[in-house]
Formats: sequence, structure tokens, C-alpha cells
Amino acid sequence: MKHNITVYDIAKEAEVSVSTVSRVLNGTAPVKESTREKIMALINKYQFQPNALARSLTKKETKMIGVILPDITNPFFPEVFWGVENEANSKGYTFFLCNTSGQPELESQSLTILREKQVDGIIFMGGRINLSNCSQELAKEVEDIAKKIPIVLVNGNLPDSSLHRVIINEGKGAEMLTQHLIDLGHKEIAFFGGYDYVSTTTQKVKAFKKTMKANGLKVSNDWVLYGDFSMDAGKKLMADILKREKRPTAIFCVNDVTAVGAVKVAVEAGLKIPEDMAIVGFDDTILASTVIPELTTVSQKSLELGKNAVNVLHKLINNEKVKKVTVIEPELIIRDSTLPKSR
Amino acid sequence: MKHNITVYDIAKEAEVSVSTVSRVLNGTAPVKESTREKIMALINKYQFQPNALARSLTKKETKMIGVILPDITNPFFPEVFWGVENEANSKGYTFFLCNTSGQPELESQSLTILREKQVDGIIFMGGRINLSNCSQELAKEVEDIAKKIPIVLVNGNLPDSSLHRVIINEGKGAEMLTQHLIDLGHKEIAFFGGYDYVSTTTQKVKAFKKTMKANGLKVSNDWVLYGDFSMDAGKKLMADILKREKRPTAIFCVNDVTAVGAVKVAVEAGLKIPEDMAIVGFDDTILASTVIPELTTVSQKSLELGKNAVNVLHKLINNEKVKKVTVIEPELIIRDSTLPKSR
DNA sequence: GTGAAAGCGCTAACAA
DNA sequence: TTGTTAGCGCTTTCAC
Repeated sequence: MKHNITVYDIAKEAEVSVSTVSRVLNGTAPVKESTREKIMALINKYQFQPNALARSLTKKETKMIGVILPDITNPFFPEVFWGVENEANSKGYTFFLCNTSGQPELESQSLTILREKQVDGIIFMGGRINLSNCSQELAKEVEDIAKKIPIVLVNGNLPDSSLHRVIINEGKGAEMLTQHLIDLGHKEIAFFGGYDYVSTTTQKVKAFKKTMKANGLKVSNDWVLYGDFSMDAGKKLMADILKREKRPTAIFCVNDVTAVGAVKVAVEAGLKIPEDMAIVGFDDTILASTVIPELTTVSQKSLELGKNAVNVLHKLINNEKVKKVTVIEPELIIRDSTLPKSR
Repeated sequence: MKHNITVYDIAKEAEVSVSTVSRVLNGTAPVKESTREKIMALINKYQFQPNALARSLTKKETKMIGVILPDITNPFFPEVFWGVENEANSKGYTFFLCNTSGQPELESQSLTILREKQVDGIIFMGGRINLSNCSQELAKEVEDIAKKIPIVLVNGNLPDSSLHRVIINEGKGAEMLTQHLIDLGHKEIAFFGGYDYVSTTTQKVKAFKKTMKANGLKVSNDWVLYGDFSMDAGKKLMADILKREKRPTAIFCVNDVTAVGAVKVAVEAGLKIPEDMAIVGFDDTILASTVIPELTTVSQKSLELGKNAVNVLHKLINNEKVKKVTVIEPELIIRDSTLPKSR
């Protein structure tokens, strides 16, 4: 492997000092036109590219952002990432992606790596920040790192935390969905999916129950059925419900994937959706519009979420003032799974 | 901002030299047990973490891999990435993700950035490496960089290239799908979607035609309908076909998303699938199993693809011998969109 | 076992 | 305008 070309090599051949080369590279000070040209010619000739490691080492900034998320194969996260990237590219940032499967150890590990790599900031999604009761220890770890590196939490929170957050108003979304079903005349509504110790689930359930009560309707605990966040959960829970004597007329699923599972089993059992049973999802991922019938759901505004996260982070990095919490309003998306097309 | 803690700080407080600290950090040489303990205590006390930039600068290795892909919101790519990550994490690598939308300029830019950041290797997917006639210039750019940084192309190629590649046998997949349809008795088959200048499309079309011919069947050019790779393409093309007097009895779609679009329009028009029309996709993404009816498709073995890419890259990085091309065999996945459940 | 010192490639005072 | 030089934080000979 031959010696990589450096500013010294360029400087030497151009018969100038390294600082002059650095100046034309960064435009930090005026350089005589003739020497600038000479240097540029050499840079092109050798396809010289400055070593970002060395640069970052002295400048104490890397222009790298770390993104921690639980599952890149869940369509929701790529969409947020896409929003992040769009917004941050123009600001010159690049990304480290860390997939954690939501496991605390992997999150800790990612945090460590990102710190070692000296990223300028971290965007944290999923895992511990969605636990309805996250341990002090896990929370403190994040808090400690945040003292050294700006962190923004996306769609989550930490106990007693003072960290900056960008969140969607999930309760509001759940309320809209529930009200929509009630307005259509549904009185018997069940809830499907999600772990009961994860805030994404509990917030929805809470808003769901509250909205039902506000409309003078009861929610039987028999009809709040937890599971995980997969398609299988939806399938199993629907199969379970179909065996019962008394069935709900509508199902509120924790997310789109679970809703798809529910739809599939219901359709196979010969039910018509929404006539025999209305089903709603949450997230408005691509799945919601590929199923038949298309799902009524709530958009999490994934792009917005990503964009805002970057903006907050960017301000944090530059020591600008930002409000602690940025709340994004969800949007109700009404489709065929609650309203038959023919209407 | 207070001064970040360094090896010097640790060394000073432990009353040893920095080299000793470095030794315990890396285990590169024996250190007396008592001094090691003293140092470790300090490291824990201050939560010291070595600066990876400085380390990489001297070691000339970053343990970072750059991943270039066209569209992270297309479910296929997160799956490959997942495979990449699983395999590479254990080897200690971390990832830079670059989304290019398939635009050559963004690819060039990503390549530049990755070089500046001194990544140890690059995994390249999508964009120019899928063009059926990529310009010399674009190809050369990649080739030039490959002289300095190991690169592996995933599911693509470059003209006259000698780069290492990991690919799925797409032609074989298309052949299996076509043969499957023929075996079911279909004689009138159309092809939907994809740009005609992208190899992912042309390879399939080629294999499709060849298999048809081998079975003594004709393919009318009227029935090879290009588009893009979206759901909309499938919708439009199906709408187009349904207007015609003579209709095919089966449709081969360039990928799952397009197939979903086709299914939706067909179902809305009152057709039964597969009885009135069989439809197949390609990729076996999550979409294939969420649609009703579930899609017969070909698995691209995205995980395998990712894993193998990393393995090849890793060997390249370590100057080990690897064969130029790794071919992964696709798998035919038969589901309801060609075979009715009742059978 | 341990320390001194050079060097990785770049930027940024400070001087000239 | 331009050059000199001192770091940035770490690893790694080479001595001892």
C-alpha cells in the first residue's frame, strides 16, 4: 500500500506551506489567485481528499450524527430515518446507524461506540425510552451521556428526564381513532396488540378507554388484548376473538402490522370488513395502503418527526435555545377498513 | 465545556506513562497486575473512553463500513442492511449509511464522504450498478476508489468491472416463477413494471422470454409493460390491461410492491385472484405476505445477501483471497396468488 | 515492565 | 498573503 497523499505532499509540490493548502481547502483566509490555482491543480491531479479523522481531531467536531433505533425492518423507522437524512444532509451531516433490537445492552453498547466515535449528536428511538417503567440505571446512563453529547429522544421519554424530545401526540391519535369509530355507531370496540409495559401501547389504551368513557361507553377488560407488535399478534388475537360468543364490532390495533394480521384472519373467516367488523391500525406505514381493504389509521408523520429531531439536535449542537418538547400533531387517515367504499 | 479526559490524565493520576495506559487499554503488552488495577480503577472512575478518531488516525483503520443504498424506505434494503449488521457487529464494525435515491451525483458524493471518513470498506447497492448501460465515467469513479478502499457490489455490476460482487441469481428466479405459471397451465402471461434500462428489469424480462420460448409459448411485446418500481406502476399497468379485449391469464411483476398495485386494481375490478388472473411478485418482502391473497414470489434471500457481502468485504479488508463473484440461489415461494387455497 | 518520544494528517494561532 | 509551529489524543518503536 503506497503512502496516502496528504497536505504536505501537496504543499511540497506546490512549493508553499501546509497552512496555505489548508486555507484553500477550507477557504479560511484569502490566498493569492495564482497560488490557489496551482494548489487546486495538484489536488485534482492527485484526487486528494483531506483525512476527516485528522480534521475532526483538531476541530473537535465530526459532522456525524448517531441514530439509535430498535428495528430497521419495521417500516416506520426507515421513514423517520429518511426524514432525518433529508434534513441533515443539507447541513452537512452524515449518519451512524445503530440497530438495537430494543435490547438495553445493545443500546448501551451503541451509546459507547457513538461516544468513542465522537459523534456531534445522537438521535435516540425505541427501546428503553418506550418502557413505561424504565429503570433508574438505564435512564441515568443516557442522562450521563447527554451531558457530554447532545441527545434528542424521538417518540419516547425517560423517568425524571430533562432531555430534549420530539414526539407525536399518540394519545390524541388514539382519541381521534376511537372517536371516529364511535361516530360510525360502534359501541363494542376491542383493543389488539402491543406489550402492556411499553408506553406506545399504554398511551393508546389509556386514551382509548378515556374516549369511550367520555362517550358513555364501557370497555371490558376482556377486550383489551395485549400481544407484541407483529402481524402474528393480530392473527392470534383475532382468532381468539372469533371464537367467542360475543364479538366486538370494531377493533383498534396498536399498529398497522398487527391490524393487517387481524384483517387477514377475519377475512379468511368470511367476515366482511368493515361491514361485519371495522378495523383500524396506527402509523400509516406503507402496509396500511397495500392491504385490502386499505386501513383507516393515524399518521405518525414520520418525516416530520425525523426533520424536527434533526432541527432540535442541530440547535443543541450549536448551543442555541430550543424548547424541551416538540409535539407533532397526528393525522387521522380514513380509509376503507372503517368506511365502505360504496358510501 | 470542560476538557475531555484523555490517556494523559489517566497516566498522570496513576503515576505511569501514557504508553502503559495504552497497554492496558489494548492489552498489547504485559502490565504488572497492581498497576493495571490502578489504571482500571481510574478508567472506571472517570468513565474514560478512548477517542476513536485519534486511535484510527494512528492505526489507519476505523472499523467502519460504508453502506450505499438507493432507498431505505423500500423494504428490501432494510432487510439486507439487517443481514449486514448482524454479520458485521460481531466483527466489531459500525456503519455509515448513505441513501442516494439512486442519483449518480449523490452516489459520488457518498463515495467522497466515505473516503474522507476513512471507512475500511464499502458495500454498494443500487443506482449505477443496476444500470444496463452505465457510463464509463461513473464506472471508473467506483473502480478508482476500489483501488484505495475495498468495495463489494451487491446485486449489481459495472461494465468491464473486476470488482467483487455478491448477487442473487435473478434470471434463475424469473425462470422459476415463469415455469411455475406455465406448469399451472398459463399460456398468456404479461410482464409488469420496472425501467427498461435497469438490469433488475432486463434480466427478469430476458429470463421470462427465454423460459416462455423454451416451453413453446409466445410473448407479445404488447404484454411487456414497463413502468417504475412503485405500487402505482402496478395499478396503472393493470388498469391498462383490463381495458383491453384480450387479457393475459397471469402477470409477472417486477417486484412485490408493483404486484400489490396490480392485485388491488384487479380485485377492485371484480376479478378473482388467482382464478381469473394469477399474479406473482419478486423479492418476498413483508408486503408479499400482508396482501390478500398472499403473493407467490421469489425470495432474494436478503439476509444471506447482506451476510455474504460482509464476509467478502471482511476478507478483502484483510487481504485474504475471495472469489470475485458470489452467487446466491433464489427460492420460489408459492402462495395464494397463483394457487387457490382450496386445493 | 515501563517510559520517552516520534508520528498519524490536519487546523489555527502567531509571526512575518 | 504566506510560513512556522504547536497541538488534537492515541499507538508504537526503541531504550532501559
